[in-house]
Amino acid sequence: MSLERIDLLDNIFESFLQGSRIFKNRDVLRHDFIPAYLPHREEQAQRIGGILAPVLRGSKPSNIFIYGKTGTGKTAVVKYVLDKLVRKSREVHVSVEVCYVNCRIAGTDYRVLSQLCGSIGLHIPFTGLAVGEVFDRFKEALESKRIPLITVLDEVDALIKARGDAVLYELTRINENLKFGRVSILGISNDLRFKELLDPRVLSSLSEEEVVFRPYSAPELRDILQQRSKLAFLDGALVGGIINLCSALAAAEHGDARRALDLLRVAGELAERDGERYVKEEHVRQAQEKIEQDRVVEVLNTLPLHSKLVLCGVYLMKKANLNGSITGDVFEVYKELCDQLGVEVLTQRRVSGLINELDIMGVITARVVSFGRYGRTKKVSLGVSRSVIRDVFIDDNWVGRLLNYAPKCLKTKSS
DNA sequence: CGTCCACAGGAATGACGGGCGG
DNA sequence: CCGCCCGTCATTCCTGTGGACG
Repeated sequence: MSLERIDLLDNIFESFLQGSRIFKNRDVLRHDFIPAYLPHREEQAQRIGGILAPVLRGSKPSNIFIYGKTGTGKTAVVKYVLDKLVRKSREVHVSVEVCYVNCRIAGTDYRVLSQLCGSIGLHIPFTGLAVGEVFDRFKEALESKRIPLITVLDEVDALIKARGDAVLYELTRINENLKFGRVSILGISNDLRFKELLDPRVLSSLSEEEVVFRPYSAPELRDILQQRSKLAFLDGALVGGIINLCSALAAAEHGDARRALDLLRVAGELAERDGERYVKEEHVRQAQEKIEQDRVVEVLNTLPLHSKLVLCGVYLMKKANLNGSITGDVFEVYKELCDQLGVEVLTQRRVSGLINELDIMGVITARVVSFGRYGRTKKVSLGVSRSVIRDVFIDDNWVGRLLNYAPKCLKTKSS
């Protein structure tokens, strides 16, 4: 792992060639860019550094558990510290291996393990082996290499929620079976309630040390943006107030630095597109909308057919002034839509699951309500504007033609 | 205060396409 | 090429439940 070093001069030339009047180097605003200094995270960096330091003298550092919401700098700080650690270890000729895995992106136990194996130079086939087998190979390789390994499991909560804590359990126990290898685990979680899902044994082992990342406050975000904008924008392209606005907007949204940086970058891009010399407030407002819209469009486009049909059902119900419909009704409409397309109908259980997935993606809102005597169900309503859905679905070969369909089952009732 | 609706949502299981070792 | 295991998506069966109604 290494910090991304970007050739600043090269970027200036590049921007000049492209005639940008706004950006010096927009890559600095990307959230995977790690600056040389992380404002307002000195404390966390020092703590993590301090906990990991013993590895330089050959002993196993404690496992660390790190929490904090998205965009609070967890990943950046960890990468930053590990980068320094690796450099130092080379300096003093101590071997340390570091492996960073994003569990949400890896997705499964198997792929997490295979990445861990890869980091110690052990090639594991993409698929085809039993998880236990991979684990044995991993242990064997660790034993023979005798190098301490620091594993970072980013977004580990996503893995546990989807797969259970079996892998984590095995990993925490791994040192007991090894004579020479030493493995430290650094778990990063976005979800504060995540601890409750863990086996107490795993929890106590994993959180020998805990580090909490609080959300950034508006002034802190401002400092971050200030620092980056010096590298990212040409002089004079940012008038005062823009940074304040971006940090205020992002602070309102859980103090998410990622969001703040996105806002600033997109606002800059919009200003650039307008041929302006500097970013205006309205660009930031537009950026706010554009980010959200792009996200939704992306989500809608990649939805599988049946999810689209369910969503289309909710869309039609809203169109018929039946917003806040319940699971059973959505299912009825969905069945009709399947019928129209000659597609097989999924079970209500499955559709209920799809509704939850759509809810998590933020395209609809579904919350459980109880009508007492008249049952307990989910109230479902559209979470995005109808026009966005229409714009995306109209081009869809399957769903497009359903946008004007009037479901029969809606005619018999009214809201 | 118990009943009972209309589901929620967990668990077990299966079908399927894909990839690997042998 | 076979047999095995993978992950994904779905079905089936199931137990659980908030609260208005009686």
